Amino acid sequence: MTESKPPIRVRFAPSPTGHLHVGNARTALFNWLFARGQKGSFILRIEDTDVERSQADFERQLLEDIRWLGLDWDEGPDVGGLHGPYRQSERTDIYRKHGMKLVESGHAYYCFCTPLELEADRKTALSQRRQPRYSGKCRQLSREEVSRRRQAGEPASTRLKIPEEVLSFPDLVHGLTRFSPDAIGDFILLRPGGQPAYNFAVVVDDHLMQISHVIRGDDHISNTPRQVAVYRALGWELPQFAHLSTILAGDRTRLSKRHGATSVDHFREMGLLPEAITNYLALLGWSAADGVTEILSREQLTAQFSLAHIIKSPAVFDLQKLFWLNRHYMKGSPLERLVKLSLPVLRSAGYLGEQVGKETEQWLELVLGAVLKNVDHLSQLPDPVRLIFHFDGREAVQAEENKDVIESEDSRRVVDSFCQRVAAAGELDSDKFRALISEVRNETGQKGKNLFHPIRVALTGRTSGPEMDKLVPIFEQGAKLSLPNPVKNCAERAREFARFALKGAAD
RNA sequence: GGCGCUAUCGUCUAGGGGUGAGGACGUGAGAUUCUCAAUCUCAAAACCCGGGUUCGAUUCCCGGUAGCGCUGCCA
Repeated sequence: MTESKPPIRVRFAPSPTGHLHVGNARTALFNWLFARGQKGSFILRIEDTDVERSQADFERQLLEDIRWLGLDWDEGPDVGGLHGPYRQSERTDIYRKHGMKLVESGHAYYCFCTPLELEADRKTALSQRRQPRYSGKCRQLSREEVSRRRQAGEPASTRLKIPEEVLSFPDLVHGLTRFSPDAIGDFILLRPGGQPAYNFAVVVDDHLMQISHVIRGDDHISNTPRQVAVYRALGWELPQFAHLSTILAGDRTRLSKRHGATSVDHFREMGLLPEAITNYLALLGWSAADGVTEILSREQLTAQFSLAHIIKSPAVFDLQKLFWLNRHYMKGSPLERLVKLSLPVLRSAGYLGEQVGKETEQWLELVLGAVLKNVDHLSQLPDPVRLIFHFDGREAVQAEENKDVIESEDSRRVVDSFCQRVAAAGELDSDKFRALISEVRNETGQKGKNLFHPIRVALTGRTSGPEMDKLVPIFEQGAKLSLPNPVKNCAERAREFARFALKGAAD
């Protein structure tokens, strides 16, 4: 007699209070990887019981961020499913029903204490250095009194009776975790309005949605005994728990906005690739079985992911390592895709207009091919690309860093020879450029650095940049496009530079 | 304050009663290249502290310390 295992079902249950932060993104990813690797289901549930803080627009942003990361869900608020609705705000009746059941079975009771009273109790407890927990005042109320006060319309919340027994649960990453009930007060299940409190809603939902594994942040560890109490009161079986460590910032405090870019949408705006982000996030608290491999595709990740290799200690978020992975994935990415992704950045830098034609996109592939290895992410593009769109012969000649090129006899001869030839050459391509260079070499006797450096300065105004034979076709073809910042071709550049350089030399 | 979680190079991590404590990011040096970058090679860099168990602990146990979390009619 083989007992068939219940299907793997996991969920990601964010509150719609803003964009997806890296901590949550990592939780979502681990759930997703586990589901996909185990041929299970990944469920998205929106925890919007706090009506004041939840907004429809935030939910939209959240879904967008998760989807952009490449995580898809099998059941959720937008796609539906057998265990819906998937928004807690639409499940109030369900919570109310289970709350009533608990009151009837004697596991819960109505509490008439006002927030003001409770706050006062809390304060005195704190001032007496006592544990601030609910006194259980309303536990003793007689049936009659309760129904009388309820009928009089007095607002009542519903509280769970915490039993006098150790509340423990096995955790897949932390092992058996136990809590003494002394530290836990009778907490609120339902607010007077009937809206559920978090610790109640999660349990009801996770059970009804048949969640097999609850994988979430370890900030929920201390909440788990409360939830265990709810499971017991309802006579439900516990799911498997796996609590993931926190992601910290470099100063070892919880990662937050003040630490800079920490949300998925921000990373998207920076032009980071989603596969770089998921790869990086996977490395935070998890490692491949061989302990060595760090670059893992989405497929490798799902195939290799295992809860057994999750680490317990918190991890510090390291942007540098994310950038390293991003550079890696940019290198392996088709230029066509990267061009599309960099359009907004180049546009807002003023280098592109609203309409970008096919030829321009093809030309941009050349541009990216030349400068990509100089950037961590796409939004750094405007800087290395500047020398393509901006060239001013006077500035180039006057620039301090170019002084030695202007002043040295040898390099002036190179510039001179080169500029004359360019003027006569017509349109250049890499081959023609190389041929021209070797003519200059023969004429001036300069080679290597002494040959290329003056030419680089003459054509770009800079002492460093991408390889010249990549740059030349970019200049030439770029000049034929109509762009907000017209690109000057080699002949124009050389002419401008020569004019100012010669003038300076005449003195 | 109480309770809980955590502790290996600067950072992410592997490992585990006897190891030259492995890898990666970053850093430094060198090689290559027309420059920068990229690339390649090499190097420096760690078991939080104190007790216990043990022939032997970085590893197991206890305590301390530090960080983080919970202690809400937030989630």
